[in-house]
Amino acid sequence: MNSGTSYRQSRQRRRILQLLKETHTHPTVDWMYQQLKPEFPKLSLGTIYRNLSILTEQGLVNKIKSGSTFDRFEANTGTHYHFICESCGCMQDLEMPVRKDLNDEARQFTNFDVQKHQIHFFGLCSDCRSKKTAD
Amino acid sequence: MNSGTSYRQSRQRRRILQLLKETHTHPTVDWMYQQLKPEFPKLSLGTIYRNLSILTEQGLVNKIKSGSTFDRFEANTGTHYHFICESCGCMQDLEMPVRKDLNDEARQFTNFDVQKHQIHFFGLCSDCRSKKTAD
DNA sequence: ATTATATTAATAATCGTTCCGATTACTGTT
DNA sequence: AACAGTAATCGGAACGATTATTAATATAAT
Repeated sequence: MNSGTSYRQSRQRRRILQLLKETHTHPTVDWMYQQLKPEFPKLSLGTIYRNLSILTEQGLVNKIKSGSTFDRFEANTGTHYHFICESCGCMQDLEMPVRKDLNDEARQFTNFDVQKHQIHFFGLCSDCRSKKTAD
Repeated sequence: MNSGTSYRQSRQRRRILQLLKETHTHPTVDWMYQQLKPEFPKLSLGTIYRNLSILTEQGLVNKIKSGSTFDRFEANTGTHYHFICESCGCMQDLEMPVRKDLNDEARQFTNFDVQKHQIHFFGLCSDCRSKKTAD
């Protein structure tokens, strides 16, 4: 992306980070834009996107992955977990028992009505793993 | 969507479901389109989308949610889990210990190099819960 | 076969996001 | 203080995935 280059500071970027730090919701780009527009009347959406990706690159911000850009489907309708390879992007089912107890555990930490959960594991699939060791 | 109406059969929809059953990857819409295009030369993308949503509605197919349609961000960069309200769509952090052992467990069921995981819990947030009981 | 209506194909529209060219604002150097 | 170099900005166009609209077609029931 911008690797190796040094980052300059900017009021916009500082504000974006600050805004993100003082909110405990998980804002969308659009929300941040609404918030900061009055303060920076000429602010553009692109600026938010660019700065968020820089901040993410710097490790100051987390982008909560929506997995990938496109939807995926499966005919296996029973609950089960997924593994996603960070190298090739493939997705596989995990033949691993579903931990219903996690719902109960989560319930203890909130006053939410926790009904179900999903787990996505990340790493390298067997193919990509052997490719990595090859070179 | 199409609620209340009865479903007719169609060759296209039957094929889509069959295709989904015989593949153990988690196809994207585009991939299915590529696969079925030779068979149905006049097939259009809209048909795939519409049928997948019908099949999902019927419970025959799972749409692997990418969370929501737009990206979300947070300044809390430590690992932690998330709760998503299925009613209002809000997202909150869960103050719950991270279960690193799940990675080990997942590793036992595959030959993947599992490095990390995400858990998304779903249900009703406290606000929506009280609204539900109100009416 | 006729009829009613779900399904299709094609296309336009939408939504979130990224990319681009032109301009502006820093930062360090004479 | 003027300069060059370059990052950061804006605005809008472009993009890819998805949804909505329409007229034509296919399916199931009578």
